[in-house]
Amino acid sequence: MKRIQLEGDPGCTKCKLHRDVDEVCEMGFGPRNAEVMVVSKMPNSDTYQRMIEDSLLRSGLDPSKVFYTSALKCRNFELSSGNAQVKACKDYLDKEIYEIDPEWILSFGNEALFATTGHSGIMKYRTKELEKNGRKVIATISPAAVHRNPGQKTSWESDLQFFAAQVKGKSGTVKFPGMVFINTKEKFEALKTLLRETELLCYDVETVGFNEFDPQGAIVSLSGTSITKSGNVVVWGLPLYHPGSPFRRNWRIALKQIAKYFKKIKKQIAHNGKFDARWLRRFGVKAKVTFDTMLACHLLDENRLKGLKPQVTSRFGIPDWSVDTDKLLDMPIKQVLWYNGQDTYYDYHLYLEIRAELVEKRRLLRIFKFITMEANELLIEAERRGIWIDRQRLATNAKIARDMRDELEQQLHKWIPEPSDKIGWPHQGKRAKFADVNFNASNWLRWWLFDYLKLPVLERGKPKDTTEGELPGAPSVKEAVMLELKPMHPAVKILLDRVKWQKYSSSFFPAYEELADENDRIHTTFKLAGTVTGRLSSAKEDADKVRRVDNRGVNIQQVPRDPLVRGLFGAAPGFTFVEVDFSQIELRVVTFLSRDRTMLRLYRNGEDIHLATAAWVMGLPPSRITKEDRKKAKAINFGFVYGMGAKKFVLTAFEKYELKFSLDEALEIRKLFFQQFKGLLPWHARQRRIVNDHGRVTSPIGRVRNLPDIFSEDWKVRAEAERQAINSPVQSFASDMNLMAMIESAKKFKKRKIEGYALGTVHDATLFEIKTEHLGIALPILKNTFENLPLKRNFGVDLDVPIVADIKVGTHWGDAQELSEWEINNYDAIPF
DNA sequence: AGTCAGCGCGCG
DNA sequence: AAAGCGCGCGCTGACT
Repeated sequence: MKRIQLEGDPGCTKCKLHRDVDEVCEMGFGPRNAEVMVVSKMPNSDTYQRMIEDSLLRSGLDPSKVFYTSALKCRNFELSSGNAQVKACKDYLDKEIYEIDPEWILSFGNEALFATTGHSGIMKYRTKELEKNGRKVIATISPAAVHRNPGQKTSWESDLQFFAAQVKGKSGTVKFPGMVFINTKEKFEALKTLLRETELLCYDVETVGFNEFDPQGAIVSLSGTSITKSGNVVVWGLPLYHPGSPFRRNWRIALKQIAKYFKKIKKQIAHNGKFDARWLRRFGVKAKVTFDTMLACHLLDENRLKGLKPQVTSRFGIPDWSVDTDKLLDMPIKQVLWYNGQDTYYDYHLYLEIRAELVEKRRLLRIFKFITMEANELLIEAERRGIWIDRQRLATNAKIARDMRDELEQQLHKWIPEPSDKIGWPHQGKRAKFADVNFNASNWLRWWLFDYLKLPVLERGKPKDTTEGELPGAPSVKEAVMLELKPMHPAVKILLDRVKWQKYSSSFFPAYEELADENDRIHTTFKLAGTVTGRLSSAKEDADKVRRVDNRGVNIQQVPRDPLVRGLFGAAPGFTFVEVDFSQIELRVVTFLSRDRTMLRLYRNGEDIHLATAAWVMGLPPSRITKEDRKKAKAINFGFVYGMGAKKFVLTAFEKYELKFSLDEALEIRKLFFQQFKGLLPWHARQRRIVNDHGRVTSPIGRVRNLPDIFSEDWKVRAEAERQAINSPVQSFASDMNLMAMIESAKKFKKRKIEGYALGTVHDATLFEIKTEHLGIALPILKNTFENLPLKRNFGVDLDVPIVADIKVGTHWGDAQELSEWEINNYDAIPF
């Protein structure tokens, strides 16, 4: 095939790039009649060209039939360049697109995306089907990004597979067979019969409203793919609250009528089914999730995109079928159902594929069965239940925070000029944000501190790249800098104190006020697939679906420890708030994995490692160590255990505790630390070897962390992967133990008919709300359960380091008191 | 008017 | 010749 190259303009001076390149205006190359055009940021290096051609070939496309070109025609990898240069270069690329006239364009990286579609934001537009002048454009990240972070390789290749499947017009082996619209009374009756015969159901709901407790909340439609006992596959869609639905006026009744059939279906599958189950349960259908495809996908590969769409498009080559779910009520009901139904049908095929993968990987299957799906059920109920918040305290404390902030700001005005003297005051921006004093606005702050108060500029941010050249970065106002400035001006201390009250007043308190429901309970969302280590994450309600500016959220895992805030949450009347905490769980896991003899001895003797570290750092006997000192030691322990260097230690010691260490002192402390615990460095070395050999590490129960970045050519990226290889199994195992503790406690509560419910977890702690008169039986059960998990029975793991759980009890979280072992076992005998 | 990255800070 | 890990939210400032 003949390769052609169009004529560029070697004399081009439209942007700065021409000044520093060997060849100005290097045009693309490839066959004239190419069906596919590949656009990179700039002409590819040999490495990237090879990488692209290899991957195209593996995806089933012929690389020699592709036209390769770039958004920028001047090749210089050192110079920074962005959309400004892309704009200057646009005419040349447009000429090529016009002449070659490809049907498909594959854009690599944000600049190429911008050049070919005008959109910016590669992570958002990645693998979306885009169009430009009748040509189909698909964008993904650049080979340079993949080369730097090989961890991206899998998802990059799956993007290319998707692209190839599109070009070949192959919709893969999975074809949507069409569906039944349940739009008459007769069909509704037939649906009941179908559900009665359904053995396996993949289901999905479409909803409107903030959450299921929102008075405006409603289920727009419910769809399913039913596999019947005789093996028939039927896709169906039931219109509910949608204006075009025949059941619009009595959609709740319609749902209740199918509830009893739904309940009996043995296998109930969904993608992120916690969401669907919450909505269905709210309206009377006790939907289960026996297999969640999203959670399974995440367990199998924590680095891959876990959404149904990316999973299905890359696995089966199906183009994105999604609609704008913000406008569900405005589109025809059949369109909604068609979308809703496809979700369930593709999810069914995803289920078939990943179930097979899980069966191959037995240890992951056990985690999925014993932890993931069990925890999912408890979290559905925890999220539905919510956490009780003390409205009265909330009002009082919110006012305290606002007053404190206002008072501190008032004090600051002493050093702020009168409006008439606002010489050099930052002029009004587009949104008029600088028109007045604004301590949150970094530009205003810069003016005030560095121009008006004349404090020295100690650090600058990133230099800014403009079309005219590089400008120096803006003076930094970060905390570390402010701490240095503190002795120079009294305003700085006040400014630093203000930050906390501002955060309470802008972030925490308003969110709690807005989100408490009519029963004074706050509902959060827990994600079982929100972290790479298997920890839970907590987030604002349905964050990726609800895109409201004022959509405030509650993350129960980041409630400040300050009693003013933590003291707001508690137990409803008749119940007691209980927090069960694993004591130093990560360090105990480190002990288990590293086999360090000193640590083993300390824990087996019931001693406290943080205290021990504090004692030798301070040079004092353990009896004279304060709570504060122990906290500092905690930072030392965790830092060094997970590979922190002396330099970073100096930094965090100052930023967190205002302790000044010289680099030499830090080096000495670090050296002493590893002399004290001789088993740690050999354990680090072992983890490094494992990750270098296999590209992944596993936790004691078999949870996998894939770390393909270990194959990077950049030593910094490699070193990062090595530290992650050290930390991951520890964090993973500790968090799985916590989940197991929650699961086992719930089982025992159920068996003993104890009215006690898990409210959620905070990584190494679980929060409960327990009927007060049941505490006497419940507390010893909790202590015993947490300290004796069925690790041996479920996973064959012999944990030979003692595990200790602490229990705090109170009306409110913030003032819950820790109980002694005697108090736990004799709770009813404690005189109050 | 909406979107996004960067920063700072809340938590373990 | 260097090196803690894991999260989510609100705000600003820059951009479309």
